[in-house]
Amino acid sequence: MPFTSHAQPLATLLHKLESIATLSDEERGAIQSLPANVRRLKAGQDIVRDGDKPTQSCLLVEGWAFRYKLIHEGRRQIFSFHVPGDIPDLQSLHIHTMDHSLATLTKATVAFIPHESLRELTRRFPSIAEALWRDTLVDGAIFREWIIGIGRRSAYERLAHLFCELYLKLQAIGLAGDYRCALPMTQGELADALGLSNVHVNRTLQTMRGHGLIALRGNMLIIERWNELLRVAEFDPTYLQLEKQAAG
Amino acid sequence: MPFTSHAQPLATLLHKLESIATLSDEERGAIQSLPANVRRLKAGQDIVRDGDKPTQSCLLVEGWAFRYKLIHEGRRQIFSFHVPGDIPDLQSLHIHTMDHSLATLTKATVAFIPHESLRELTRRFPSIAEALWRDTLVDGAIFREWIIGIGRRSAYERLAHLFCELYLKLQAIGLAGDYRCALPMTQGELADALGLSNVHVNRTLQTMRGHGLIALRGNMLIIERWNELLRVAEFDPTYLQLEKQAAG
DNA sequence: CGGACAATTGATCTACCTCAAAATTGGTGG
DNA sequence: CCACCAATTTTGAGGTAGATCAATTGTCCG
Repeated sequence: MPFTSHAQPLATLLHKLESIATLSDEERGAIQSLPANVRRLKAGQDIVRDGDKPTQSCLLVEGWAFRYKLIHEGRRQIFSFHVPGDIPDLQSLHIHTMDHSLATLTKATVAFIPHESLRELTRRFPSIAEALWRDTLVDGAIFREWIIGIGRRSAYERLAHLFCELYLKLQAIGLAGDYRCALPMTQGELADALGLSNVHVNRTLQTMRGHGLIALRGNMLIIERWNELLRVAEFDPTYLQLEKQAAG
Repeated sequence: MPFTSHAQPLATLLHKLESIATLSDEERGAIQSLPANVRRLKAGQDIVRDGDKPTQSCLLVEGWAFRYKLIHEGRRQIFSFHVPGDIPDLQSLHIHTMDHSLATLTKATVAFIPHESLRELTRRFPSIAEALWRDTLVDGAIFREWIIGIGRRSAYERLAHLFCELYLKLQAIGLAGDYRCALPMTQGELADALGLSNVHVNRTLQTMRGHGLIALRGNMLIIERWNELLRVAEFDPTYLQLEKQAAG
């Protein structure tokens, strides 16, 4: 059963942490007894806004979220897409003012955890602190990869790269397999993530389909030639750090 | 005397941490007694390379450094510029394989600190761990700001934004003032940081000079109209987190 | 003084953008 | 179950910011 326990929202977090670190029984217990305020949200709803000073962080239990910032003339840049197990605004634990916003992409279940409790947890269990720290570092590695894409890759390569990234992230949490996964964002949202216009995303997707690289059915992405997709994206999965690390 | 003690390389780190957190005497002492292997490097020298698995991190004591990654056909993307007090590869403390490279931009003095010692320090002093964690989070915030620039801003705006960022970073460590600071990178390096060609950087700089926004003398950037520069860059310094935070 | 590197200029080209309209899709209420 | 609405996707046409290539000039350092 992949990763979507409503009754036990913190099991989602536990699952994620155990995929990147080894926990003791005591640590497991401490995580599971974190206070969590669970809420169901509609699609397209802001969770935290640019300028806010949150006192809690948000664990994504089910559904998708994304981070973005609005700039002049209604332009928008999307920085990341998030899937269950992520804590997209974990950074607000140590950076008090939000410099961007977080919103749901689909309807979603989220669990709010007070900073106070997280801080207590990380102070009591340094190895949990390190696992969470590490998670924010992977976040940074993904930003770097996006910078490469937007700065130095063509539209075609960028789309291919994003598809590789999302497929592997979803596979890691059991939400993808057999070269297919959900892709719940609009072409306009893809455009704002990749620094393109929606029109050009549309045309580039058509070319990719024409080459038999991928297919799109509704909100489902089907990867028809994985190796070729990796090749054109110049994709190296190292930055995602999906292999479990030895304890620090 | 701004920030460049060779005899006391760790004073550079201490200075940086005290600018973002409040330290106890014991913490100060622990930082100063970290083992540090100091080295002087020439300009343009790799410090850590893509694919390496470092066992130490590098404190920049004097000079500039930058992080980059090479991709196909000799293309390069630069992710960040670093100044004294930075630990550009601190992330390798928790992410074991480098997914990019770090090199000197100018000749530089660096101090290598073993991961082992850093890990011991952060385990013993959670508030130092939090200050360092926070520092890597600011790193991530800067990446996001670069994503916005490359994704959604014009060449002119991007350059303006970078100049604002560098000026404030240098000012914070006492290496800038009176609207002037060092700018030791070539136009080709600016181009690789901003996702542009060197030719276009050149032409855009000429336009900026023509507008009387900035002047360049050798490696010195002179900001002639700061407010106007802020305006065209749409610059909001929040993400740099230069204000000191209350203890967590 | 020489050699290498960096900045600058000119000319041409193209990937991607903008604007605007048409076609398609999916969700919703009756 | 169908009809309708709003949101998306798709198509067309024309424009431009910035790329590429290649040559020239300037500068710094040993």
